[in-house]
Amino acid sequence: MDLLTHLNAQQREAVTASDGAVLVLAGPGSGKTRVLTRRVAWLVLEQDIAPWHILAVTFTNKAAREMRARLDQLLGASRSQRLSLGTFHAICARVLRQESEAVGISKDYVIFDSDDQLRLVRQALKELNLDDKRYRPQAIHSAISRAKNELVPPESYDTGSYYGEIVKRVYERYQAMLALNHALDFDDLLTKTVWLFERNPGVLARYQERYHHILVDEFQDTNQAQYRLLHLLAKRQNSLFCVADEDQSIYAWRGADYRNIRRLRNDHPDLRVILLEQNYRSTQTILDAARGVIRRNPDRTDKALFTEREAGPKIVIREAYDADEEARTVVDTIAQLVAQESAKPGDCAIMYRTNAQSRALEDAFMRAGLPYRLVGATRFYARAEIKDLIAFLRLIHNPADSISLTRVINVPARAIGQKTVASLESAARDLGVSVYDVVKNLPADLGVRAQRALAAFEELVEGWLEVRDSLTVVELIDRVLQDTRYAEYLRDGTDEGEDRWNNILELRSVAAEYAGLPLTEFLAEVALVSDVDSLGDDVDAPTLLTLHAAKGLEFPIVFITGLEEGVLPHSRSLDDGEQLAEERRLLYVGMTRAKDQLYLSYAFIRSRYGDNDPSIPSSFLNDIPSELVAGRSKRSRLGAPSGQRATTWDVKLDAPRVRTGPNYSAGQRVRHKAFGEGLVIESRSDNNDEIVTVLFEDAGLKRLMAGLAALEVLSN
DNA sequence: TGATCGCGCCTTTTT
DNA sequence: GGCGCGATCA
Repeated sequence: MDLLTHLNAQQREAVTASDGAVLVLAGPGSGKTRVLTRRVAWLVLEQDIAPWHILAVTFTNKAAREMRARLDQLLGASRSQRLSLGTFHAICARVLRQESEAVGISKDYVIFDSDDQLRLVRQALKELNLDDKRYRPQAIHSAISRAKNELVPPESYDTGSYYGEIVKRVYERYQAMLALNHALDFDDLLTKTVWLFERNPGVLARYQERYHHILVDEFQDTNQAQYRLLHLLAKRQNSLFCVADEDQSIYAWRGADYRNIRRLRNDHPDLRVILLEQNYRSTQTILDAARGVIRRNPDRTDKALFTEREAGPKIVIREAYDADEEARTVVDTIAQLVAQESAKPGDCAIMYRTNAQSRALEDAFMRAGLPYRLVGATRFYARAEIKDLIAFLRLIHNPADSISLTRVINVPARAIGQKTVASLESAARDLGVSVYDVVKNLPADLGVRAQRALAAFEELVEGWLEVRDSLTVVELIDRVLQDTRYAEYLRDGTDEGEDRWNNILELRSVAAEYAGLPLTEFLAEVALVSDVDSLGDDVDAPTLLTLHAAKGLEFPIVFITGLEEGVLPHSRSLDDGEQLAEERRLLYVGMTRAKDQLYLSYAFIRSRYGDNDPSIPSSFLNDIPSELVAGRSKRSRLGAPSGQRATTWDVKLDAPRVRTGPNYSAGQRVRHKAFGEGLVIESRSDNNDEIVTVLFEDAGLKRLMAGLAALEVLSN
């Protein structure tokens, strides 16, 4: 296959650019990922570059997986597998494992996720006798993280204020505790690698010689540590190829530094800049609307985005009474689009600013009896039972990991209470050893009861340590589950208990998929993977996701909800120009995900922390040229919808048929398209909708919205 | 020690 | 509106 087919002149220029430093400035939907992938293939196939000389960095694991799959096709799996491809974090984790000796860390280090990091900060605060009400662990942690992203070690942390002094002390203690636990946090993966390269010219030279070609996607979202890393690796005049869109920079809060683009220009005077301005995704209407929003940001070079697509339908802006009605309207619209075959459910995406907003949407889908896919949010690996099981594995892998140990030492309850744990921790601190070392060598001042319980726990762990190297990860999981009688503990007869047990089984099957992977790598994989959405890729259902998670994706139909002052833009950004600009970019990213049709909505009442406040439509809406909008909601702000359902927004479609009065009653047999036959248990009115509870023979108990579920009555 | 209840605080966004 | 934390009781 010809690598240059279906590419425009600028894209070809980028794919075949000669070695040196190249910066591709590209708008949304301009095929940047495609260009990046093709360039990798072109280097291998046309320039005879050996795959192991290429390093490609993506922003998410998902993007890496997708690029790998594409390269498998273009190059064949055997060549593609030899490329270094992954996120900065994943690549650094591998380097550190390889060079653990030079870095001076345990080869068996574990990676602490944000949860563990917070626990560690809390513990550091406690040890320093600082009040965690006054010094919020979250805030302290983010200050530490920011320092690390800027490569500032604790000793040179600039205090400048009393608060800064506190951060510095916690930072010092935090790093010491990580070392004690043989652990690295996310930021350490980057900073330790930079540190390694800066201090070991020999090691750096090896990697410089290995990676002749370095390619970076989403360059606008790199932080200082990441830039430093690229700079070090590419210093030997290796070829550096970066793809960026300043307007899609949405991670400043995580340390992403837009100045990296300027740094790149300064560090590479010969930098070649290529612009990709043609958009292959969206209609002209969507592009113009998005441009209207983004052009209000200061200090940007306005890109003249254009498309060869037609204008397409206008943008729909709607006002709903509250979040529930907003959600129902979205679900109704999707149901209509699907019913008239204008779209498949999977073509639709619903985006929002904060994860908390997904609840109303999930409710609406559930009531309508329609399936959906949720990205992120209740993240699989954040569930307590999963974290527990992983903590067991991490403990087995690295008994020095005191955070994991204290997490599971009493799970399931084995009579080791907080008091005992606290005294173990303080003994460990005094002796400068790990908590497990104390367990193995119990202080005499413990009660008999605690002694006995701890001895039993030690025996349990020792048993696992003995078999650790001879068992696969799945076998090890089974052993832990069996020894701790975990199933009995979780399956307490409640539905939640069953759910939790199923999650455990799912983790087990993930481990089975990674068959043959050593425990070390399995744990690294689990720590660095955030999205398990690969699970439901085959389901034809609408996708619910945050605007951040939407980056890099595209959908024919996009709904963006919660366009209110305080939500989007978020209230925490209202008083800061930089942050406000980032909120604007966030909306821009969301809008430009849409290929064909864009729906924007806001609610008149938004409930925050339980109480309802009237809201103001987002000021960003005013920046969308009105000729691109199909008409705004004309809802009168008189209060909650009483009799009539909202049908005032101006769309070409008829409002959904809402049945009035009850149409179903308990005892009826009904049939549903997807769930099959079942028995009506209950029917009641909620707002204007009839909510029918049906016990389906196969699908079990479901609550459905009669207006949407299209139940066929079989008998009374 | 472990279960239960009430209180306060919270919420950006993710590798 | 929910979750974690601390106080309180079996």
